Amino acid sequence: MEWSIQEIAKLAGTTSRTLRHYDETGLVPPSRTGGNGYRYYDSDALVRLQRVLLLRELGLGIPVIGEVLDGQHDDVRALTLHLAWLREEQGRLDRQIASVEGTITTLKGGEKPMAENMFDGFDHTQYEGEVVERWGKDAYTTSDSWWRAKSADEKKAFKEFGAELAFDWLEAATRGIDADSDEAQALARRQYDWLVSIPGTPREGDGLSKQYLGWLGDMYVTDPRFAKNYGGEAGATFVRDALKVFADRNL
Amino acid sequence: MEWSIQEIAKLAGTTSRTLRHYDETGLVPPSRTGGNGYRYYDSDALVRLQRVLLLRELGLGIPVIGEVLDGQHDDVRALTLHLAWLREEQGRLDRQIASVEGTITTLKGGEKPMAENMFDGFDHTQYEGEVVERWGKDAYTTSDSWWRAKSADEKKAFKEFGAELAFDWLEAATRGIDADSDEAQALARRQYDWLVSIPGTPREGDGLSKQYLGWLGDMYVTDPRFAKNYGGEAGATFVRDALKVFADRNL
DNA sequence: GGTTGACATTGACGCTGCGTCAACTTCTAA
DNA sequence: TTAGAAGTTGACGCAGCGTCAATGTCAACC
Repeated sequence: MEWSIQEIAKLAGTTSRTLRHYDETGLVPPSRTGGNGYRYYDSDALVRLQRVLLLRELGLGIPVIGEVLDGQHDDVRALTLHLAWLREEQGRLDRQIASVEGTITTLKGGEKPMAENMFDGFDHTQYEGEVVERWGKDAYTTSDSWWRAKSADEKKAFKEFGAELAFDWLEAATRGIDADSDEAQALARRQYDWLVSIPGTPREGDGLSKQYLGWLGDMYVTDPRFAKNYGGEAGATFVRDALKVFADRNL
Repeated sequence: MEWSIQEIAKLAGTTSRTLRHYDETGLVPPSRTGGNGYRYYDSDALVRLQRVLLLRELGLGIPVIGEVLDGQHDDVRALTLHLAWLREEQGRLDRQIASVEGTITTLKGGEKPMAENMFDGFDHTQYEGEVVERWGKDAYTTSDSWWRAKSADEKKAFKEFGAELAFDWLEAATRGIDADSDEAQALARRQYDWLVSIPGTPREGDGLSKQYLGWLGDMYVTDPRFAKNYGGEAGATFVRDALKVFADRNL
């Protein structure tokens, strides 16, 4: 018994296009090809096709299926590996769902325009939790209301300032200069002044809290959301080190 | 302030390729293009880019992000819609994981070669649960051992017979003939004889159980794993109806 | 035998979101 | 000024098919 491509597609519950794809990739070649180029399949091909479709429903990729069917890989092992990958995906999805839910409630709660990233640890929609927990509710609400009172132009200017600073950090980091060099320390001072200009940042005596500066530097490195603004972990480490030297010398 | 494509990519924690992609799609065009074709971005573009990246991390697609940023769609609504889609994906993943786990334990448990689909409700790895629950453990074990005792050639022949039968059902269904026509009834008889030839199928008097035949027909329609072997729900319905007429007339 | 129209089959292009890469510029140090 | 490093560009690739224009096949009709 032999079937045309349509017929076997219906028998197996798939489409002729899929069959042609499986032929192109060599996964399920037709048992015979007519003189006109038409593909014909026998029952062996049908059995193979059905095994392929079953594995596909489980989510395995085509190359893996090919190796399993040709006996190059143990099926249980392939499925176990695949299961691990599925679990990772599940975790990713769970985290993503949580993020989306959090963003939605944040957007609904305040009238804040979305995602006001300030290039720093003061993004109010993103870092509220950490700031409140470590430095008290005042630290958050003070800088939050200060930020909200700004006009659009002022916000933009502030952001631009932050961006330029971040850019200079990046540029300095890629040149590989030392954290205690004059240049790095000049950058640290700019960063310090910038932070001081923000109401709500924890103080100590006449300046910023030394502890706060250290904590912030650590956050830059450990939290990817910060780190990416300073060129990833490498760049962020440079910033943290420079800030630490600055704090030791000046605070 | 103005940055090159590399610089803004690092500032935002992404790659220059992504930037060019966002330019092509119109999502984040550069603020200026040099005479040499180089792209340059200002702080407005940077802000826009960061909003895009934030939404991308939440999993939204590029077209949707574009509509949200241009104010054509409410952001909360877009996120809520996206959340629904994420939950669907989550469900899909959960089911897939369960399937893979089930398949693994089945494969580990018995020495059965994987996925011996018989084109019918007797696939031992797939339908054991339903058969045992409805028709008792004997029905399953009897046909299971009968099947296992077969040689590879015999199995193949049996499968081929089933495939031909399924094919003829399909072909008859697409022609739109009646379930009580002679032709359909001839097919029903072939199906009946085929089922009778399998030990373990529930009996009643000198033939197959009428109830069993009805149950099987219903399964063909309601269970997608069966239905797809008979051309989806439409084809399976035809088979079920023909079997029902056959049962009424002959059992 | 030739023609028409319905239905099949084929390969090519499209899609998502970029990674990778050959070819070409620009910038820097000597 | 020139060699070399670093940056930039558009083109191709990828996973797994859906969709589609062009062509092929086949039964029916003239």
